[in-house]
Amino acid sequence: MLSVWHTDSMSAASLRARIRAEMSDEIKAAARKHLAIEGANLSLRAVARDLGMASSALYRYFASRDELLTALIIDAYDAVGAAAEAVPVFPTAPQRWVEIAHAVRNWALANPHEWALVYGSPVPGYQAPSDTIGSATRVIFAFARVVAEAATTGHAAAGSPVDGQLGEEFHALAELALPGMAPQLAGRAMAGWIQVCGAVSAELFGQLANTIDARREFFEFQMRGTVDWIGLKA
Amino acid sequence: MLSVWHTDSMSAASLRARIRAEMSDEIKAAARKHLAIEGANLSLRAVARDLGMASSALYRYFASRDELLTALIIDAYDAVGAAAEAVPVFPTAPQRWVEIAHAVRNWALANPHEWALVYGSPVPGYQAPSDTIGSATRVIFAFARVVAEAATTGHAAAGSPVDGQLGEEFHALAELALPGMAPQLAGRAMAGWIQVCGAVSAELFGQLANTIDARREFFEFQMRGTVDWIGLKA
DNA sequence: CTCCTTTGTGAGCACTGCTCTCAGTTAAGA
DNA sequence: TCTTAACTGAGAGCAGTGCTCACAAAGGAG
Repeated sequence: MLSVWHTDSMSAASLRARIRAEMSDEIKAAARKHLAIEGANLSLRAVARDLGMASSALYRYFASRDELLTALIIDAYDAVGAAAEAVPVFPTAPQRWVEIAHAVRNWALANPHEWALVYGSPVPGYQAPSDTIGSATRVIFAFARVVAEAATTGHAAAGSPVDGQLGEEFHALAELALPGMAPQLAGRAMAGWIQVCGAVSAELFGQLANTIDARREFFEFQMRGTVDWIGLKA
Repeated sequence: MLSVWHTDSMSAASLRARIRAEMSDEIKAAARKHLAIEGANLSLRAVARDLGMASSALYRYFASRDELLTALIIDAYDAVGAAAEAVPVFPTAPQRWVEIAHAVRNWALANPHEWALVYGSPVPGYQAPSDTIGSATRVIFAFARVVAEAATTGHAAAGSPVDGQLGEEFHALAELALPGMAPQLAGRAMAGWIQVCGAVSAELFGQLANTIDARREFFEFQMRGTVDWIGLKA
């Protein structure tokens, strides 16, 4: 739906297309800058002003403000995924989980508004186009890989099985991560990821104000609890 | 700062003041209705139109849009706190925690935009006035009471102590909940509350889309994990 | 070279939060 | 009781927003 210009039957990256892509990136960069300053209520006109162009020209690249935000969301998903993947492989599974979690938190602290865009409350009347879910899974897989490898090397507790529809959904998750993996372990991993997500959001969205100041230590405390509950062993 | 009309040295609830309070409530009710329909970007003019009054008249009651939102936030905190307090006392500590968590989740599912207002990403350039933190603690105390009582009746595991600044902050938390309570238990309770918060937000903000459909069962699964990790025993 | 798609412009529409001045009304003080 | 001051509402207006539309350059495709 977005492919106004089609690249088939012409040079794979025509000059026009490349310039267009660069312009797109410039717009996104400017938008990101504005996002970092004033928060989620991003002004297209301000972005256009920053780039020295008429606001209407911006609509040649993004059909609407929501579409620009969606592009930023996808980029943010990719960025946090990349941050998680860039973590070196630590010797034990619990360490790996905790270090990846720290990487995610560090990225969020460095890019709070982008984190809010992605994991905060949906901005307008909630859209979440399906384009995003591809990039969204990247960071989850970074965690899933840790648990899957721990499962194969016997460093993950099995835990009691889960039946019913939830059990089946856990099974489907397990098959995605590692065929033959215990479904309940996949379920605990998913819940663990949500704990990561929740801990970071709680800190960023002000839930710890006037309560916890030792933020990094508290996050570490929480993540240690998460790996314990998931059943990762050294 | 908000007390334009002072109630001292006159009848405690003068007619003017009461009418003003009623009008305030009407505005908030209309705003809540609009919030439920179109989400966080609440339009003062639309609210005023709904009430059949000029938009400028609304500023006699709330100095700005942010102040109206703050009032809604406080009400929402109170509402979720009330929902948590209304839960009947179940026989065991784990049950109590899980049932209160379900009450919180049910309230959030019934009032998703208000939940987003309170526990989602801060709307504008982040304000969070100190008026809110009083109401914010209400729901937390509902959970804290469960853990505190379990601690006194020997239904909560002690766990290994935490030192450093975080240990001191846990100690301060413990003193608030129950003087003499083990600091690390208070810390785990706080982390547990954040897990409740994170689980509800993850469901509401679309993190489970295309992954988990058995939402209630998954939430129960998560909460069972939370009480296990906190160390609550039947 | 001639088309024709693409890119950018500026005016304009409907909307927003907010301020200001200008009535009315109501409550308090002499 | 009358007067005065505080309160409440209305409307115009300002600066800003997202978005649309006709129009003008400009570049590649044939």
